[in-house]
Amino acid sequence: MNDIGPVKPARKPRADSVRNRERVLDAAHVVFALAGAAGSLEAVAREAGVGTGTLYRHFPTRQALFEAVYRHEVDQLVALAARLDGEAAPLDALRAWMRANVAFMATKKGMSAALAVAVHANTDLAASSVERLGHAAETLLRRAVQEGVIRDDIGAQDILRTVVGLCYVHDTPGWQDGVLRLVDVFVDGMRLG
Amino acid sequence: MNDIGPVKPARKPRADSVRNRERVLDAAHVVFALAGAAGSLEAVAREAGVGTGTLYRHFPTRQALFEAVYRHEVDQLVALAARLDGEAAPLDALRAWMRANVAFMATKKGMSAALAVAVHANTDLAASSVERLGHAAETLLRRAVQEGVIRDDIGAQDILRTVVGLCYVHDTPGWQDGVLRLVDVFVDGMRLG
DNA sequence: GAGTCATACGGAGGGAGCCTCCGTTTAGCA
DNA sequence: TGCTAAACGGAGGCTCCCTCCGTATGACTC
Repeated sequence: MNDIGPVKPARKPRADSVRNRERVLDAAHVVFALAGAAGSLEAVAREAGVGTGTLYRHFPTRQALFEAVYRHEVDQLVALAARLDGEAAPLDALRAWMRANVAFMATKKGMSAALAVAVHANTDLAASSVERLGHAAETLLRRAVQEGVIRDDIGAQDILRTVVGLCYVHDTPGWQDGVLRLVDVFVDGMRLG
Repeated sequence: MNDIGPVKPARKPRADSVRNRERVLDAAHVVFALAGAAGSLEAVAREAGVGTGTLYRHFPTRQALFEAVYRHEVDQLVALAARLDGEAAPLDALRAWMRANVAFMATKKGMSAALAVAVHANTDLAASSVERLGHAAETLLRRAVQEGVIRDDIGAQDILRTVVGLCYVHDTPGWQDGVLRLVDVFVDGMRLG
């Protein structure tokens, strides 16, 4: 059979390519949050200041772009957890992170249909996201428990389930504020002393 | 303020208008079942043998068309129940009706996203559909119970829940046959003697 | 730091769908 | 049989999708 040949030295990816990919991702976040899953890809390219060709080279299908945006945002939530863990008091960190999760859910609302498709089409994506978010929550939780500021019978999955659950009813305008209040109540409820 | 004036005698709706509305509905059923919720409205008009203007006059938005199709199909299920009630043996009637429900769900699968939106956007639609389908199921159930061919501790909502539930997992090709078999099993399970 | 070339870029362009508008047709009524 | 409100169809203007290809540029070499 064919030999694949000597392994190429693999040149570094071009800087503009990396930059554009990032830009498109940010633009897609904005456009989809605003216009829902049907937001036009041309609008995304425009917002990113990039040609449509470039957009399609990076993300050949709408689906691919959805998934990348989703993954990207999960990344950001995970990173946020790490940052908060180092910077804020345990309880504040947990609260802030949960609030960020509400915002995350909010941007997903408009595109819930598309997300459902994405999640159905790519179970790995869903599973790994839940796992990674679980780890992030775990970190914040453990510190708060160790420092004795919250009760110790709440798990990471409980945190996620709470956020998702609280966001479930979302058809009224201004629902986000309401949910943020509920998150605060929940966090207060976990507090000891 | 303005007087609305004498009440108009309200002329009879034009026959072609009524006919075209029906045609568009049928065509939409076909197109959406085939191409999913994103099926083109031009294709619907073509299939119906009607100009796009006509389509839009009857259904100003895609959403309106979705809802009308949905309502129309619920009508047909309700009518089917009435027909079966008069024509078939109680158990056969129930079985046939449940099977028809599976087919109904099947055409909804491709457009589940759109349906989710439609149902979310129009709670009345969802509520009244469930109620009407419940009545239909009730009729068939009661007769079967009265004639003593099935157990009497299953309610109309149980029937609906069963059909919907069985259809929940649907990502494999050929799922419909599998579900129909399960429906048969379920009906057999209700049987007395 | 100049040259080479793989890689990425932009956007024109063809095709399709969305929706509106308006001249034409037609069905109900007198 | 004529009148007219109501409905029809489809052209046209717009947006969006996606591909293709000539041009530009960043990474590497010497």
